[in-house]
Amino acid sequence: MSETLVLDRLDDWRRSHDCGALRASDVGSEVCLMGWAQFRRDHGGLIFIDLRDRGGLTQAVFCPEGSEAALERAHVLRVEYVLAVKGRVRLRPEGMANPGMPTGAIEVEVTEFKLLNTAATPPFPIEDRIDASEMLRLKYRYLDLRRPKLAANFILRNRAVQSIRRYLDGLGFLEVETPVLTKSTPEGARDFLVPSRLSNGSFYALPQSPQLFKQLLMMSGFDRYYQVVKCFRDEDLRADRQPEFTQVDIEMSFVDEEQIMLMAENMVRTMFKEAADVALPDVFPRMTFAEAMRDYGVDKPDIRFGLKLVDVTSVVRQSQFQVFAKAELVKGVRVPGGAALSRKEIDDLTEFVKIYGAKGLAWIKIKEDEWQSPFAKFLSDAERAGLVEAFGIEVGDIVFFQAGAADMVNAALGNLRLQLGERFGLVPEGSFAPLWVTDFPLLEYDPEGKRYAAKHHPFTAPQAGHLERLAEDPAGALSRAYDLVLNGNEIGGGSIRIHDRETQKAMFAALGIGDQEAEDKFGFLLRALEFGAPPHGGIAFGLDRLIMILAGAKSIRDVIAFPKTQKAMCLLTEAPGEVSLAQLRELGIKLRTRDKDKDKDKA
RNA sequence: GGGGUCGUAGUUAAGCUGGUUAUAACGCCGGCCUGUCACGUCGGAGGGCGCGAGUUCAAGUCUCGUCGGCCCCGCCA
Repeated sequence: MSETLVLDRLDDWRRSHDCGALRASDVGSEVCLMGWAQFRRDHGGLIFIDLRDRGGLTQAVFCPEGSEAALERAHVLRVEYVLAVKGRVRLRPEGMANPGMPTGAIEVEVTEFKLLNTAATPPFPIEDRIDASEMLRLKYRYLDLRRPKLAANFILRNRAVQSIRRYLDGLGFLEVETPVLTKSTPEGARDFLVPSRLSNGSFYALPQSPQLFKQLLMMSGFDRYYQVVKCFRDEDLRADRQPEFTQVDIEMSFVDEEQIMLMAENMVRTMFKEAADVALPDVFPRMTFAEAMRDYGVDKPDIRFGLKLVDVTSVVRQSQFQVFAKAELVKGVRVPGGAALSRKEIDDLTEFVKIYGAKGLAWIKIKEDEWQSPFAKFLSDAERAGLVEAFGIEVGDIVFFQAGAADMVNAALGNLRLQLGERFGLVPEGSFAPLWVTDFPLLEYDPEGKRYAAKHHPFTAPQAGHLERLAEDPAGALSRAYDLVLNGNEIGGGSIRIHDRETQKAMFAALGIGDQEAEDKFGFLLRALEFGAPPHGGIAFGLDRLIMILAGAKSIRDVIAFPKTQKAMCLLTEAPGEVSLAQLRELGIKLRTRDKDKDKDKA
């Protein structure tokens, strides 16, 4: 970069087209383009510069026919310099067209240009093909976002959000904003806290979702509400989880689950069509939670391929193989053609299932003349016949088994199934398989707290008669909740809510939330329920995940403009950061050094 | 809280069992070039291997610690 270069002012120059707009039909027009220099090809007496903006790339030619002066001056131009060029659109010479780019038939013969800004050499090239480390990309996120492939994700995201807004607006939904500074809730994820200056010692919490506010809006008579809204959860990150993320939050009054699901299904279908021209099925298939766990081992099945799990507990109940005979649950998955797996690959899969608490991985390779397996010798003829029957075993298959506690067996085999689907190329590229999962249990056992907690949230309505069932069969009581799953990802979930005070109090009681605590934490809700709360329910979509899947991105970070790292840090701004003592004093906060740091100080 | 993996010129990577002046490509700087499009061509500069200890005659190479990126388990109603 040369510091001595004189920059030009924009003055009265106005952009006539974006850099992706011009075609052969524009030949002859005088145009003005503005953008960044993508590549420079300097031939001495002739210079090509590809000018880039959000719209695309156009080749600008600096040549004597256009302007000797411009050509002379253009030698100083470098990559990422910001330019405005005026010139004539002309057809490229015979045989020089570039069919690889949309504007490849033409070029702009520069008659005059302005150097609007210079640029330091970027830390990584601004190209789709590059593979700079994510650390560097996040530090210079604004440069990363110049890359067309990444920018395309945000263009897609915009189209998706506009489509959703159009759809909901068309149905008479009211977009209402809810507070970001709100009250901490005891259940659920860890809250992000914001200290109060005006009430020292008290804290706001950032919302994990606008759940209670949207219910209150139903009590306000805003019978159809939606919001595209940031939510915050202070939990560990994953490829598909950020501490702040966006929900499309929806709530309706005077409806049952059927109406909400149809509305939501139609919204997603419309959005896929409008934003990405993807046709989703006319009717989304449905499955109960129990079926999902039985056949897929997870509550968010990827139904793009088979390999269903099979419960063979009863087949091997009397087996000589003690691992099977004594297990709470024994399930298996048959992989057609899987007998070709090498010992190494099976070892790798064994390591994989150990992540989920499995002790090992039992398998049988079905050979022409025998069952090759570490434990086949324990199997009686009856058991073999039972397994053949249960799995539909054929020669060339491999069957994997898992035995033990039900949760572990399902988690291990459910995730093994996904792994196998990948390994055997069973997942069709570019296909989208939505699925409703319904009839969730109301409660979920928390082994750590040794109690039952709400599976969805404590405002979820029980199915008819299931509130009564809670006492004798807490695990069997079902709720009126539903999830929308896409390609094995949970993209949305909701429920019909409790809308009468007595049921809500009974639910709190069932969750072990006492009267006093219920009053302290949710008094405002219980009071609101006394003043004529309508029956209502809703759904919330994880917008980032939805766009991630639609864009074919591997991480949610690729569809969030300024995402955080796995340690929840922003490498661009270096947030979170320390604050001054004065700021802390105003908030009535005194930091204490953690024990770990104390030791370090002493050392 | 735990498991895995990675960290070497501006960037992406190579560097086997520890051993002369740490390689390459791209980028960068300078020269030449009128049809390139990841232009070509000639020449040049640039790092001491994330950080800190240790072992050793000798450490990108081994050990320990630490910081950071990514993936996962737990967690995420």
